[in-house]
Amino acid sequence: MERNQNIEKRILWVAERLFLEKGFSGTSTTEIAKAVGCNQTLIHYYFRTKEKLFWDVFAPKMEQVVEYLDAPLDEEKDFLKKLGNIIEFYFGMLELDERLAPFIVNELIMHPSRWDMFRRRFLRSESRSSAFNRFEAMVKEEIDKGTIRNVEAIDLVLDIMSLTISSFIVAPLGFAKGECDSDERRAYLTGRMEDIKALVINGLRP
Amino acid sequence: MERNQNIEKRILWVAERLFLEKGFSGTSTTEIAKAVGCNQTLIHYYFRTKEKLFWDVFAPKMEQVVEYLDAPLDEEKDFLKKLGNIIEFYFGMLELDERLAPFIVNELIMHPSRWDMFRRRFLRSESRSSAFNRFEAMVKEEIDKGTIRNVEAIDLVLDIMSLTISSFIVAPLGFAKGECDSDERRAYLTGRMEDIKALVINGLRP
DNA sequence: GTCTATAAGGAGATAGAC
DNA sequence: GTCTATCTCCTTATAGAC
Repeated sequence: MERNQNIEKRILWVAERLFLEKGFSGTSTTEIAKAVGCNQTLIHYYFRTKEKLFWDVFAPKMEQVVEYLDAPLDEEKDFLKKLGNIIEFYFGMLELDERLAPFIVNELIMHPSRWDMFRRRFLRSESRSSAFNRFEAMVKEEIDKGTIRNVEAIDLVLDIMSLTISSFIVAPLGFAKGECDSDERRAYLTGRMEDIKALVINGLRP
Repeated sequence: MERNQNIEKRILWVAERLFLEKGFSGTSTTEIAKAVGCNQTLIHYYFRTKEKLFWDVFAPKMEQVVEYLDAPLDEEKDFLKKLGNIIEFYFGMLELDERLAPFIVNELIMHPSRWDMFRRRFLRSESRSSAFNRFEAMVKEEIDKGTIRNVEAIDLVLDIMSLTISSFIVAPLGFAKGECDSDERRAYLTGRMEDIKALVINGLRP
């Protein structure tokens, strides 16, 4: 009884887990059904197609992320410290779930068009209120003040995202020292984070 | 006649192309056979399994890359200029084939163990002659001389590789300005390269 | 060497009974 | 809502004729 209530929600939970672990194409509806403990056809009953199930799982998450991106922009006054906070914030977000970074990159490569919506929302230039536009304004202000060298905000964001995400891709490969247990992993990521903060902040000096 | 000679080699060529374009799991032996213009069973006749075909295609390439990595280490005397050369060298290597970066990252995520061999060869600590060990020695020397801040060579390599590879992942997404034709793409990548050189070289100042 | 035929299994999706 | 049965298609791989 308890297990059978809200099968629709349980399908969403299980699908999220499996999609994160094995990607969209690596996960079958049969497998999701087995993990839920229901019949495979039930997934099609509730969600019609695997593609729609994917969207129903991840569209809300993507909305959430876009909203969260504002947070680290308000925390500090000093721009370089703010930048440090942004890097820590990204690390924190990806550390919440170690499957996140590989999942994002993999889906980005395999199904680029899936992210059009997300990219447009993130970069939207009509609205001055988006996180990116606020960040861009800050960067320009600092360049004018002469506190940092001339740089495009979008490049800076890409630098930070690339360095952050790749740390999580590389971490499970034991690129550091032999294989990683969970504590070593955490230590490795903290080390990478400090290195990236140093690189980015140092690299912006005029 | 001409088409039918050296079917084994033609399978290797076609497999390389398709694996690069659609990844290992995204490519079927049936598809390879169709592109070669031969029967699907012939692929298994020559290579027995899809997995072994994959290795026969890419193991030689990986050897080649490990050997090439030495080249940019010899070009310049000044370390920071050498670093610029290394970044240009990586960009040049990935620009040879735009499918390379997504392929590498995708296979890295989906089949991490496939790269153990490559990583071990690249980082091999027994031999002082590997590209990485030579680079590590140079970094330490520069730190001692005080020309750069204290940094781990492996972090520096990861920073450069992450920034370079991610530029190629992001480029086809039209992250820059609308959609990309081939000239725009090239311009975008050159811009990214200069940005990365500035970031890394600037970021190493003591 | 190259083919046909086929095994053995997995995928996503639908029809229709209950 | 949930099930069984089934369709259609595709996958890797093998046996055996030629």
